[in-house]
Amino acid sequence: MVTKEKPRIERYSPAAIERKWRERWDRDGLYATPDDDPDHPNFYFVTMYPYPSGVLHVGHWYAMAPSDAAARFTRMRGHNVLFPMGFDAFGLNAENAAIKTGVHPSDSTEANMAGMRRQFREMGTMIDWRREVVTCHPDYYKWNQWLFLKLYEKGLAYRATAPVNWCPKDQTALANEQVINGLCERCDTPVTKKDLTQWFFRITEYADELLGFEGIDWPERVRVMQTNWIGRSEGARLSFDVADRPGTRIDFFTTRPDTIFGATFMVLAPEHPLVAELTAPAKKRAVEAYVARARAATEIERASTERERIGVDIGAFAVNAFTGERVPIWVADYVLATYGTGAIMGVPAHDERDFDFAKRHGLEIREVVSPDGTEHGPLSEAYIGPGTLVRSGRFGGVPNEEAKRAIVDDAKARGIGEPSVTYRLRDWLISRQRYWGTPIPIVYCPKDGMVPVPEDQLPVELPYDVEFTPGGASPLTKKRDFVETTCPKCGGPAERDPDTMDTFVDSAWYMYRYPDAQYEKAFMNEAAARKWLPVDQYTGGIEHAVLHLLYARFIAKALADMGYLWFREPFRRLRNQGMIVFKQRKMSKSRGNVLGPDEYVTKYGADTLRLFVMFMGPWTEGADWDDAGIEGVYRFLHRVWDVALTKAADGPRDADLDALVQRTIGKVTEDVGAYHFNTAVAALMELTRALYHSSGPSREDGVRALLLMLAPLAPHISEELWQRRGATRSIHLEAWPAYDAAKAKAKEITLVVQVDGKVRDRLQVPAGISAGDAEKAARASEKVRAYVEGKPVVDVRFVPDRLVNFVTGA
RNA sequence: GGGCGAGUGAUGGAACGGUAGACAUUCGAGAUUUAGGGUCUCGUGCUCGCAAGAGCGUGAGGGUUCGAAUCCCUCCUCGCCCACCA
Repeated sequence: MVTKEKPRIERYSPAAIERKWRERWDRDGLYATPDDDPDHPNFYFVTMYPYPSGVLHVGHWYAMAPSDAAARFTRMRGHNVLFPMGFDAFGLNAENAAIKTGVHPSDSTEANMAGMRRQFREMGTMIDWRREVVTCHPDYYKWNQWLFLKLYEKGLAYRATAPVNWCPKDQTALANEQVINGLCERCDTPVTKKDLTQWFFRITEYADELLGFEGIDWPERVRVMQTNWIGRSEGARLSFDVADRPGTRIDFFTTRPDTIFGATFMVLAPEHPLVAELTAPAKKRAVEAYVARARAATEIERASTERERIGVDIGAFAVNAFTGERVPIWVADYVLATYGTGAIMGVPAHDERDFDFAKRHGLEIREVVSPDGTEHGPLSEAYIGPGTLVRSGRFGGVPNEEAKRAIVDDAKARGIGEPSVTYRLRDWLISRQRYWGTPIPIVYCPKDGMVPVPEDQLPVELPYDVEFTPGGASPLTKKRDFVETTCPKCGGPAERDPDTMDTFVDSAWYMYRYPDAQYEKAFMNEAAARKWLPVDQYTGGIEHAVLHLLYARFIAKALADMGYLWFREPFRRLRNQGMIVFKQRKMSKSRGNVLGPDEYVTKYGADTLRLFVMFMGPWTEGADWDDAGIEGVYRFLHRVWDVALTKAADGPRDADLDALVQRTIGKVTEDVGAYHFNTAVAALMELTRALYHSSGPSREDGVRALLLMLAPLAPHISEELWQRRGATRSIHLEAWPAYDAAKAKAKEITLVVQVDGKVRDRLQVPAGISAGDAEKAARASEKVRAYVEGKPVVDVRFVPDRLVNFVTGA
């Protein structure tokens, strides 16, 4: 019933209310979460902190606003929710910008953070800013250095010379995880290999444990990605002697020891140390030229499967320990220095790559596993399936799976091998030859060698006044008064490590810091942290599935083993939003395609933009940014405004409306809890429309429920309306409306009547109608009768409160 | 090449094996308002029809089922992740 003479009400104007409420909430300390709340159990809700690239873009809103809504929802559901925020403030972007603009990274970062804090506030989040973490401040990165030293003590941080991923544009080494399709994760430049002495974190130590996800609620997608990334392979590590060089062996890893009788050559990676040692004088020039070329190639070129598989014979031989034959040793870049031992046995008959290589270079292809157990002539392609061993000495006739074990047993008995597991995962390279990061707390002394900086001398502060143009070595190398120091052990002259740490080290533990960001005496305040950790709910982008999320798990396990943590998984529950794509690309400042929120906020208000990013589609799936439709959400809030402020006429209760309100509560509770924000908003839209056309006490109760459900999603307007309607305390202190399933039942339902599965009529009948009554009502339908007439009804299907289906024998 | 996911109106998207297209956008018609800002109602998958109505319809083809967008098989397309990992 629409009231004819509606009193004119003031219209909804977000600009007039949003700032006011944010200031009031701040003043009242509404989001200053206490560590203890006697009535509400603690819940630690963290969303990935941003990189302070300049300004927030709508991609940030897409990530943060729904997370904030979920955190607010959790709070209304009875928890004392800590929802903190910080900045991942070190990193290449600021430094690269500084090279261009001349503004010091520290200054630009501080300015960017100030701007982004303002924008976060405009979003109307429940962030507890008292606990902010900023990783580029010495009181934070001091503990990065502490973490490094602890890992070093434990043997989990080590220095090694290895061929590493090198970005020629950013002039720094990169971790494996930071090479995306052969391109630098930051700047999309093709990555090359370079031999460098670098610091690594021994993440491979935890490879097996990282494969287990017991007790944590993580999306299948992420678990699969991490599992694939870790890439566990079972096989054997074996060795062949080098011919004519007693005592020299080549170790190699294989998953197919059963094919060892077919190993007709060996291949070493270009970086393998034995290449130089074993190359025959006559082959030296060719081999050196090949190795040089392989090293200069980018990762993309090297990894291309289209590339012809070529290599060079080094003029040396190994002895196949099973056939006793001399097999030639080759060097080829299809063998990777960083996987297994950097050497393989070439079994062309049963490996596609080896097959191609043998074909190209005229090497023998010898079938040793046969699908039918008989020997065949020349193979036209590698056979990688199961079969029985042939041409394999005393193992002939043995099924190949069985032969795997038997051959490894034999090798073990002869002292030339054993079962082994290899991982695709590499140790985490954390040295960066760049300025804007945490200095590595190590000193090199001519007398004492590598000396860790003692804990009481931390932090090793990053000097401000540095010429930070990159040049292949860390800019800090040129800062002599930084590098030149005294040895903590002997007091003599010594030099500091000039490199800085990967910023993923910073983000691997920042969530331990929030519970008390001011605490400086330990890497975290354990008393406070114990009240919150581990993180109950973590949200963030799917793009971190194998970067940040893997590192954070590793660091948690390492810290737990050192006795600093009482849990081994940092994030109990993980939910990822999909990628927000703008102009066909991921939205990112460094990629130059960002769209700011400010215009939308000015025009429609923060509540509209919040709701809009939630309404766009399923949050976990991501979306292409398109603002078509934001008007619809804006209109919705206008309707809410009008409905909430229009006095309802008196009247009786409306059972249908009461039921709808309850059903909406049920649906929204479920949807928001499951991060299905789009359908939650849709349900609220439906409810609002129904309320618009109603009156009486049911309407009043409905409006109340509507505002409460809207509160986590659109915090400003719901607060304004709540208090305009007479409340004296914040809606954000209220409890989520309770769902009453009994009241949610409509008294009338639409009964669908089908004949042979086709809908022929829809009848309004009382809810809970019996099968018999439903059939009777259905048979009475004119429309149905026309379809059933003259046909034998062989079956009648009844689905309570849903449908009746007549199955005819025709 | 391998793994995972997805294909639904003009568009974003809804739909425990049971009313396909909720909720929006768009477009059209009308109401309210001095106007603007807003709000409300109706219509808006395709075909035939003035209409009532009928038929068709969830990438293609097949299957299971009383009943399939949903489950199974084959194929096609797109997205993401991995990719010379021995």
